[in-house]
Amino acid sequence: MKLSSYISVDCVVLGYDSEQLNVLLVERKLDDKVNDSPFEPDWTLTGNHVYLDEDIEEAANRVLYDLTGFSEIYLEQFKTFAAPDRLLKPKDQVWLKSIGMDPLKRVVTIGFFALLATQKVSLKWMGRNVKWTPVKEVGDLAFDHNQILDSALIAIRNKMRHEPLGFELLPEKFTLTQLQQVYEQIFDAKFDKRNFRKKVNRMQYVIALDEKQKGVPHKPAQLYKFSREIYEQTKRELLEFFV
Amino acid sequence: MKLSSYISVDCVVLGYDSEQLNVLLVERKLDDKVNDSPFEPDWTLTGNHVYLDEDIEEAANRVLYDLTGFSEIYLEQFKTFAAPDRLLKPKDQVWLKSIGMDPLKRVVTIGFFALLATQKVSLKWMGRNVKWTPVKEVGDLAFDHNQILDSALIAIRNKMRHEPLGFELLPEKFTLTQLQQVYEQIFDAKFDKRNFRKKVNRMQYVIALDEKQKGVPHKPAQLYKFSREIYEQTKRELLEFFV
DNA sequence: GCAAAAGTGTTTCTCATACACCCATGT
DNA sequence: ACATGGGTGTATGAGAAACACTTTTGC
Repeated sequence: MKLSSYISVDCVVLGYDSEQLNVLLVERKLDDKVNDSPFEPDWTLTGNHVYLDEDIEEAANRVLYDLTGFSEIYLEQFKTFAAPDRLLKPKDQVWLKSIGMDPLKRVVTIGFFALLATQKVSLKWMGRNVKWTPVKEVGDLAFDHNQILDSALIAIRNKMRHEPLGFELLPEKFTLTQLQQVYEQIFDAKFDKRNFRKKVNRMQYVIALDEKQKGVPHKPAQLYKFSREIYEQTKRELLEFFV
Repeated sequence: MKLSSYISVDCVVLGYDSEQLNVLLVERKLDDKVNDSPFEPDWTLTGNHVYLDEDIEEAANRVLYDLTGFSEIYLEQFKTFAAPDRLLKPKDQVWLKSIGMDPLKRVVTIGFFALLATQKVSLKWMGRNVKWTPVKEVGDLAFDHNQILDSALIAIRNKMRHEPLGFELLPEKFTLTQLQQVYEQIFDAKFDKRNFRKKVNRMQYVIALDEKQKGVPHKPAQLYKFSREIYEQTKRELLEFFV
């Protein structure tokens, strides 16, 4: 039998707040009391169904726009989750029924990751609780969303090895310490400050501004910006392969 | 409106035949003459619908098994294609009708790539024409399959930078020249023979066998094998990022 | 003046790159 | 003997890694 299924998108929205890496979670509640059994609210990634006339990238952008009011967010598809049993847990079944879906029909979801500097956006209410949670403190999520989050982190790490995604997590103007922290958090590692700076110095597309931090109780740091044009012009073709 | 759609998988099957990199294509013909209008056969990637009780990885493995009778093939999901208009070309619509599908309902397809040494498998007939085509000579394919093929090649190239996928395209025992050719074809580049060999020498998981090529009209080459165990033990954690 | 983070230089070692000739085999 | 691909070494330069102290600011 050919499969017909619902299609949804789930977005792993990562935000860096100049301190740590956070992921955006939404509380899952029953909208109306379809059933009497107690339904403890829990948390999910941000996601939604794909509409009839929408491509999946549009759907993911819509989800982000609805949450943040911002549409210039770095977004990328990373994996699709379609296991036949992915939403068969009792709680997931109750929830599917409550929003009028056939709980036995499969839901195929396409996972996206989004990167942004938390300062850039302010969350909108949208009738549901939304919160930033440090990636390292995420507990059990609803559906198969822990698995989706883990896959996203691996995909981001891989992509970051070759593409300047770190800047997407920073504001326009940033310090080298912030840049280093972003990479340290993504790779879950510590880098040597001097060596990191030597490396960044070689990147012509990281440009020192005529401006420093203000109001900090220590020596103010130089501010930098990222130039995508210079990046595109000067990036090397990487012909190297594994070690 | 929530979208309900058909789900399929398409496999970009790459095979290396000790000469060049080929992709497996299947001829698209109308199975029965549902309509009178002439339908010129053309070529597609290998794919199929996902069955009701199947996960997508199983469906992709089934496609490969049906074609090759072989089930130990390296296979990986790389991208999902879901544009609402992806199968709206007249020929695609004729074809969808001919196999009893609602031509206006969306078909979401999950793209997989598979890597194998052509020597390992012999293609099965399956009632349709199947052929290996050099990747560089692939012409216009049916559906959006040129786009899927291009995406697969990019994904493979990216993955190959960090993971020892090249060996999947070679037989158990291979020469260093064959290994080099695989990487040259994937990266569409030429490497220096001496430098390539120095690099491979450092890979402890590429193991020289007590065996040489036979029957070649020149100095017979040393044969090597890949050891996944040693690879897993000795691989470095790559903390590096972009240049 | 003190707490806090910014910023800076040298040495060592590994690896990338560039490059040209002799070797073993089949015919 | 010759054609064919197999196999090898050295010199140079770039960058990765390891490591500790001085500077500038707010309070």
